[in-house]
Amino acid sequence: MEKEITIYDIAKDMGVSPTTVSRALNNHPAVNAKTKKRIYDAAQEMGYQSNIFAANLRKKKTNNIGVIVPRLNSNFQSSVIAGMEKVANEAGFNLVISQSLDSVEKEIANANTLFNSRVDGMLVSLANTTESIEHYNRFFKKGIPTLFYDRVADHPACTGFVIDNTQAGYKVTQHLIEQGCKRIVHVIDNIDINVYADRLKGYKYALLDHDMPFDESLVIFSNLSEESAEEIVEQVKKLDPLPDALFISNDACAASCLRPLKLAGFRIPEDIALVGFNNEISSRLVEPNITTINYPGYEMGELAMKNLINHLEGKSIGVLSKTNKITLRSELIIRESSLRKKYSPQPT
Amino acid sequence: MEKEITIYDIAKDMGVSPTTVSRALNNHPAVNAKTKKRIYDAAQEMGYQSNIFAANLRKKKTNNIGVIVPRLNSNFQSSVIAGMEKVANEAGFNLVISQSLDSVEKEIANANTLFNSRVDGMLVSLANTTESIEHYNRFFKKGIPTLFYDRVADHPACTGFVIDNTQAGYKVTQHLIEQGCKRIVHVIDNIDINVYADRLKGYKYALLDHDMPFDESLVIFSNLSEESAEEIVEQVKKLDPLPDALFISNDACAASCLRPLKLAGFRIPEDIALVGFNNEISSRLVEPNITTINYPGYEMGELAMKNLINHLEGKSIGVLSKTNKITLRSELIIRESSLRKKYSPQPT
DNA sequence: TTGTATGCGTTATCAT
DNA sequence: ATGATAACGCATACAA
Repeated sequence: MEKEITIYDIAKDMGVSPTTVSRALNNHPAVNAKTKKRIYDAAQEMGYQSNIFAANLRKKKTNNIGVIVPRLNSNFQSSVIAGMEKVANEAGFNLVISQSLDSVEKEIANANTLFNSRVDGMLVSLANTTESIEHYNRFFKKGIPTLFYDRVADHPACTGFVIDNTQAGYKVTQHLIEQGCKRIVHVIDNIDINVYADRLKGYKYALLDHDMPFDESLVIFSNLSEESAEEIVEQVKKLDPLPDALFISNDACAASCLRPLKLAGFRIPEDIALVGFNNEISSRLVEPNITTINYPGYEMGELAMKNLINHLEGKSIGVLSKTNKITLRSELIIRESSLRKKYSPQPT
Repeated sequence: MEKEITIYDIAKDMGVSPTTVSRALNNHPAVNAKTKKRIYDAAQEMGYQSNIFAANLRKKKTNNIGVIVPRLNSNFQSSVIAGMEKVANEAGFNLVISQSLDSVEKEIANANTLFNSRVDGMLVSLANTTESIEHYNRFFKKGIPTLFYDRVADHPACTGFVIDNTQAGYKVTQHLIEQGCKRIVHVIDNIDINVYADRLKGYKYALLDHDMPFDESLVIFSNLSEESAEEIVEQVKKLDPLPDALFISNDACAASCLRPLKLAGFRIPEDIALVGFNNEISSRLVEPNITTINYPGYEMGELAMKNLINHLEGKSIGVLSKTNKITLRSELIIRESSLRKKYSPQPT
């Protein structure tokens, strides 16, 4: 490892002070334009590389933003991260990413690692088992902006980016009711997570508003994985009377249910209408296409990152500090899997 | 912002030297166990947080590993990254991730950013338009281990993790030939990328070995996106005579072709057999299920990261330094979309 | 086993 | 517009 060039070397070479070199390289206004140019060229020629360690030490900043997601290999999450990366990259920030794999312990460990590595800000989507967010207190106390998205906690310090899951749940349920469905099964993950709790709320509200009873046995809990599809269908088959709609909180899982449903003799949507969530590619691939909620993951990532960076750059006094929740628009996308009016002629 | 606790504060408090504190906190063997414990407890109590800036400055290490991928919101890439994160996390390294969006310019910019942020090592999958890898020379020269995966370059300094794409292409083509296919269309992205060039090579070899002619008009170029499916099918329809097999280098794209193919009147696999690549969920969702190559992305991420970290920790002298390519096993997964023998009785 | 002294390379403060 | 100096907090060579 050869000796690295420092601003001292450049300074000596050019007969100026290290201070001037530092300023020139940082494009400080109070440096003569010509001097600046000369220094810049010399640095280039000498192969100077700014020592970010020393700069960080002085500035107490890393230009790194920590991200904690439940899982990286999820359609939704990778879209979000892609959106974040775009914005961060353009603003000169790096993304330090870790996944909790839906384990609180891992989430805590990751939060501590990121805290110790001194990220300038945090973007978090909680693990599905995380109940307390006290492991983020260190960030709050130290004034490190920490924003949550999608899976957020109900906490005054927790500014979050979400879609209106209650509204989405309501829209889906209402749509199914309008299609003549009477017994609508709702499949969700852990009820402690805001997204599922809210969708269930919307589901209940819609039933209420249409004078339909809420039947607890129609709420099925599942981790919503591709693999759990078979089990969900098994449970559905046991319901008596059989349901006439399935509202599953995840497209990949909904799409995976299609085959076992067909094998069990259900026609979609005639016997059972099917609705997913997220507008993933899987909802568009299968036949029939699956009705879903468009969940703007990429945009959510962009927006969350934009806000975080504005905050870091002091441009947003008052915007986030007073805001507790920022809600993105989502929309119901109606496809074949739930369109019964067209397909099922009234049985006289 | 309060004053932070340093090892000096602890040292003063406990009547020992900062050196001892530093050693104790780093679990240095030459420190009395009791002293160590006392120091550790005191640090805990005083709310000491190691200043990683200063440590980095001294050690010239960041514990960060840079990752450049073509796109984050890709099924395959997010699996790879998930595998990397798991291994890195366990070994105490952070992942700094950026995406090139398949643009050379962005890839170069990202490489420079990561270089300047002094990552300890690099893991790269090239953009589909990247021809030269000279923007990684700075890493090579400085001895920063830089490994490539999936999309690698043919360069002596470029150690890469790949599957045997030639073999995979061969296996698929051979399988299709065995199923009685005579005119096999192969759809790939940029031929300058090793993965596609190699698959095409395998395709050609298989034809050769079975005394079948190579017809250039049967190779279709596409970005393999979901959206490009319609266009691919359009091109297929124009072929004369019509092909009897489609080997598409990406599952999501292959799955997306299914509907337009059916709409055009093709039965799968009777009229046209269909094969994808990657074993993504989409290949399992559609009907018929799509024959594909299992591409172990998660394992590739794990393996690449393991090797990189071994290298960083000096455990692998000679393993990687002398290796230019590490090949992972992949396998043909035969599903309904290409099984013609069962379905198409011989037309006497 | 512990301590002393020094350097890592930058940026902020204050002065000129 | 430029410079001198100090400080950031740690880890290590060397000394004891």
